Amino acid sequence: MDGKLLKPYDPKETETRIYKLWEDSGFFVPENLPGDRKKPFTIIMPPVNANGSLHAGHALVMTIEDIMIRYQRMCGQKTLWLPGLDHAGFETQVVYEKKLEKEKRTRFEIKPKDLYKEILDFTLENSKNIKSQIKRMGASCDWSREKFTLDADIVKAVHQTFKKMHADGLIYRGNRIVSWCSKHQTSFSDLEIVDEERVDNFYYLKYGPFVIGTARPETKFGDKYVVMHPKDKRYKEYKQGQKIKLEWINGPIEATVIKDESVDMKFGTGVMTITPWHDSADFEIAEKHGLDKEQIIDENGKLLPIAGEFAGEHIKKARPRIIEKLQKKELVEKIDENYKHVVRTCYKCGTVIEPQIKNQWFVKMKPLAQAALVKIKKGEIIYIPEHFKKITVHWLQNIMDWNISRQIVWGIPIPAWFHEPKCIPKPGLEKDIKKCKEIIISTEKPMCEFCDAEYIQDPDTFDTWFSSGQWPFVALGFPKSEDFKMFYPTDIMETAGDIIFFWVARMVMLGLYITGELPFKTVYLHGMVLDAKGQKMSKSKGNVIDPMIYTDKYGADALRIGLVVGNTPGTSLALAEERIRGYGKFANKLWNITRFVLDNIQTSEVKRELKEEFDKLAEDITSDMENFRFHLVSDKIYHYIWHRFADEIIEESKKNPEVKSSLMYILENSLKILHPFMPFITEEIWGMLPNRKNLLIVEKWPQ
RNA sequence: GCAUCCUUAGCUCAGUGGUAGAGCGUUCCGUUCACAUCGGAAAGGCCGAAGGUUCGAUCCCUUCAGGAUGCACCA
Repeated sequence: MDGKLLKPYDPKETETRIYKLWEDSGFFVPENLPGDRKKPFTIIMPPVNANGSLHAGHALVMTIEDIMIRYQRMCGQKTLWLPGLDHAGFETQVVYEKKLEKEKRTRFEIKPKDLYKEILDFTLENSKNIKSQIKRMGASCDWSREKFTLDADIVKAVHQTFKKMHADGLIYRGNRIVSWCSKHQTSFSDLEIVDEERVDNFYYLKYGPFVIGTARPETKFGDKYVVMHPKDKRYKEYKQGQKIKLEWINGPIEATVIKDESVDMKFGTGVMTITPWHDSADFEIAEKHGLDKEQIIDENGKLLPIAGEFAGEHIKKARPRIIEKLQKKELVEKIDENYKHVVRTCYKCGTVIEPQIKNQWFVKMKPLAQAALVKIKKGEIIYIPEHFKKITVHWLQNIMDWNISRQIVWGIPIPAWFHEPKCIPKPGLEKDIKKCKEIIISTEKPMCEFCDAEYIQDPDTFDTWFSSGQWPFVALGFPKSEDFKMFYPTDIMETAGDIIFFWVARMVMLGLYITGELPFKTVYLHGMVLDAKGQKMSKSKGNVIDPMIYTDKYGADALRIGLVVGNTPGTSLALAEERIRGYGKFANKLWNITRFVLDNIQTSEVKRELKEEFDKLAEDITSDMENFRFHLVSDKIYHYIWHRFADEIIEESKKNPEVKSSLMYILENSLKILHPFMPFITEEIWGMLPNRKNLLIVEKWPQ
């Protein structure tokens, strides 16, 4: 017997050594796998944020994907699991800004180029840490193919996509209302906004002959249109376009009556004034009727000169003062102090979003969504759990255009160039001066053909999800690489359910649009990992579980199986330490089972009933594996090994030699089934069994 | 308002068209040589409520209640 077995199982020492053994074997690389493997099986790892360390959710990703990959590898597929790191655009910039804050610096004082370099260094430094933690989890991914979302070839491919979409009319630049965070000084897409229920004051203000309701009096300075429903009998005497002179916050103004069906007659008084620059619904009305739009609040949340005496004040401070003034002028009819409404806030800092009109790049989503919907409705993507299909369809059917411009430096630059305003024609080209193009989409700095003006690159960067949305094909080297031909479309996209819109749906649309094929056949979505009490982990609550603490204490194997047993796809899991500790005991149990079996090796003949029983279990488990029921497989093999194999069969074998001779068969095959779940200890034990030629990682899955 | 999910043992959750399962916890017993990071045993549930389909429902359908999440609108 191996001397190691006399000691208790030591996961920490074993796991580091075994990972190295696998890496040295080269079996993470599909081309190195034994046998003639033609059928590829591909998973693209969701690129991990390189701005911190591995959290419990990552641990779950690594576990589930590794289970899939190891199972398919054992089944003889040419398996590729492609690892990646994410620059994570805004997310990382926020993390870095917090770091700057601690150092009493701010990003607004640093030159964009220098800031970019600083964040890049920070990210590259962090990524070393992240990578070693991914390895610690046992992830059998092909490190030789590792990609970073800012790699030159990735950036190039993303630029090509932008260019093509622009040429196809799917991308436009427009002065449209966007969601603006005055703290982070950037705009967002609709997904980066969190609705928050609040109770605020609701003010009824006298506006000439009308009473208008508002929760935001500070936006009202420029309001010169008064809108009502065309069928509202209360206001039938007022006609579209009618001018009314009235006294307002800073003196007399002239208001214009607008009739529009979007007004809810039952809300408030049924009359409202509009602020098109700072409200998306008002913006729509203004667009429809061709009305003026005026900016009232600047990008820092301060009032502009239109506010008169309030100019320069922050809206938060100005609001009570404005009301005070209105009260003095007897323009406040009443105040409802219990107005419940939803406020849109920045998902990172909670700052109230101030809609602003800005000139940005937008993706026209309807055509992309339509094409994706056709495929999804036909069932060409399998969603696990199934109901995510309905959620996706619902979202795609109600999709809005996507603002992809971000006013941050940390991201992929937008390959758009703006013509300088000054225009001195080149000699002899005076006539052609009007042909100067305002915007040129190009990866290189363009020169103007007709004048000597320069082109300045758009200072904005892409929403990180615009590039992530192309990840499956760009990570595989689209368009020309061998890998793309071999491994695309990929087999499974496994990721967190809460980024189904941010990421999954967009990958479907962009993958289909660029490559003509869906980027993956199956979407597997896992739920959130919660703390032991079932609460969401957050830094502010201080209940964040560092998975690396558990791998140190109980081994990565114990953490892995603890994350999987009973954890059905899509539902969240409360991660309790006792749970992991329990599976640590299981590893030890398996260790002792091995000790007994190796001490008692007799013949390798298997008792027929025992073989049949095991093979039936293996068959059942294989069917579960094929259907992604890992939560059941892990439970079944755990119980078989502990409560059937150890408790009953081994006990029986002490009395019955025929049973004893069967033990090796059962151990061997149990190790194979358990391997995807607990790869380290199974590989370690496998190496101790007599006459092993292969590593367990490339052994054949039991029939 | 629209959508999705959940409601099963003290806790956390699996599961199945044929009178319920696990882990942890609890109680009791046990250290004869694979294992005290253990073994053996026990207690504990009209499977949210009401209807319907069925020979039979915890499971399928409808309604309701409670909880969670997502999306939209709110002047």
